[in-house]
Amino acid sequence: MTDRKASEPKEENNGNEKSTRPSNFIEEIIEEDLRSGRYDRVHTRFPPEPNGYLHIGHAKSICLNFGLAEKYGGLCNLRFDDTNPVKEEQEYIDAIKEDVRWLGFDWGDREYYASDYFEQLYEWAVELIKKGKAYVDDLSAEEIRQYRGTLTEPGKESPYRNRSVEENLELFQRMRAGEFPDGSKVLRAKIDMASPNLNLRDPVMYRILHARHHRTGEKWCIYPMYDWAHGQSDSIEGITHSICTLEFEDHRPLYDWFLDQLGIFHPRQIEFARLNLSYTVMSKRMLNELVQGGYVNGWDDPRMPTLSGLRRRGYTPEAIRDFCTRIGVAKADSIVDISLLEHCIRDDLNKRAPRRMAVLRPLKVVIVNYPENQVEEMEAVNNPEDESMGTRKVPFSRVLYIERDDFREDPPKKFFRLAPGREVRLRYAYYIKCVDVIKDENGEIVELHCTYDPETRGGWSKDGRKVKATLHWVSASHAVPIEVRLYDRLFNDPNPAGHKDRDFKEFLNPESLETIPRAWAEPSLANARAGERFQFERLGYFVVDPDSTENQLVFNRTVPLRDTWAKIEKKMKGAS
RNA sequence: UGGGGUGUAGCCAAGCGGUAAGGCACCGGGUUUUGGUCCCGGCAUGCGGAGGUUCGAAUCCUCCCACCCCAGCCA
Repeated sequence: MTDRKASEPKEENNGNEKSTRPSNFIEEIIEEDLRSGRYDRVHTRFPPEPNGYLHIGHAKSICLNFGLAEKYGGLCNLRFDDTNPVKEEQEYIDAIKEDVRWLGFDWGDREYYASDYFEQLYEWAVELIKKGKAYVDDLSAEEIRQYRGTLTEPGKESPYRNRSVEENLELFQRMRAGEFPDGSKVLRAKIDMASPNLNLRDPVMYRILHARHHRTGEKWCIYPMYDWAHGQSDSIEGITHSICTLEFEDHRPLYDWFLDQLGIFHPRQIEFARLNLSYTVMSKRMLNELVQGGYVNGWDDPRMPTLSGLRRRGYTPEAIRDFCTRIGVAKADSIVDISLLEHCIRDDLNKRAPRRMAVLRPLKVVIVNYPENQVEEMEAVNNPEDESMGTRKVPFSRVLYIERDDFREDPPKKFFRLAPGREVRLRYAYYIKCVDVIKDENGEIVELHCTYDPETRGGWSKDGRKVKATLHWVSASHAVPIEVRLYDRLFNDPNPAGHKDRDFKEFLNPESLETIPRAWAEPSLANARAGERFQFERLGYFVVDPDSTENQLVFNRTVPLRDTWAKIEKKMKGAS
């Protein structure tokens, strides 16, 4: 073995160094920065604006930022980018913190707010004014827009651009003092009105807003713009790598300009492509519209791609984190197929969720040769993937419910569940054979008569006789009634926001929620608690909704099991 | 008709001059007391297009095309 080792090609990363290959372009940049000495540590930040709830797109950013810090032995801050008091609220701050924590990340005591830096930002603005790099402009918003020029034509300079330093200093001080009404003046950086990059055409640094801020109250009536606040906040916190989404690429020259003018610690901004998911929308504006318009029941509606919605839907933090690592990080705009997310949650829950039996659309079955008042406790495995999860007892008796879908009076080809004269296995119980089909006056099947084979207790037969199907069931007199909410994709279209002339709401899936007010579950489920997840055998993964009460359990379907039969059936229908 | 980006399979995504990883989806087959899981196999003579450099190009050069972002006192 040792000589074989000697003959193998040399590993670059042997020794005590962690053998971590960069797994995306950001890690490559970071490793190069570490190697070159540009930075001697890694410090990132997740900087949400508290104006909405976090969604799975944010999860990508959270996993990236906290993940990078962890991988390189650094730190990641949580920083609220709260520079716009008219849009931001404490409610969002609380929700965001809860979601980040739930996802599994810890910012320690590094909970920061851009608003903590307002005083420092003000002083730096004064410094820029003194250097002749910023000025107070009296132009109206409309005029500023006109003076800015267009994509193809340069802008022109404001008539107020060349005020003296003294005048600018005085005016800016009076802006802060509240002497001017909203919109009457702004502080602008003096850069280049002819720059092909519009962000450099004298960007606004401060606007006057006589609004109460959720944290600073009435202290300020001038508020910094994103560009002026963000980089400087990064610098104050000693952020080395400031990771943001693609649309800020054009802002990077401005990010760098401010830092260079001030001569302060200079973090590096790196941009990556935000996450898009098929069959949903990811913009805060649209999500907010769904909530406000009552198209869903709040930010945590289980159909929402918000973290609170996914949580209520039954998604685990582990599955979401797994998803975030599987999608990768790159700069190409993309729409990830939602089936990957579904795969991640199934993969996680398959290993962890205890199995139970529940019948959603009951069909009554009477075992005609089973003793009238007899009850047997059948032993059932809690999770075939994990023996340590043990077994439980499930009561069996003469009258049962099975799934209506599991019986066909006239079975199509490849349907090998129950049918007249056919024998199937009831999971963990007995083989039963259908001997009679009872219908009502409308011809609707209301009940099945079956016989059972006492020699097949537990679901085995001594003679080695095979049955092709195994059905789940509950004992009618023992089952507990439950409400079940079946969730499906919120939209019918893979890219609802991608249609130029159509509103995304036109693509809402009218069947995204189907409520089954009365389904039946095996009795062991009776004391399930909100948040507990189960696999209902052969159906899918379900979680107990917080709407549950003492006498009414409510289950949300997280995701159905893969369903090969449904696929076959669909194909056969399509063929005929 | 300015500037900044991006194009590798149906969807993501590796690749960094030596002959196209991986995952999801999909299609076969095996195991199975969940038509689940698991296992095995298939799935780009091809990397937006056209030229060029090279013994050799997804990787380098040139031109072209497509798509995304930017004209908030939003972030």
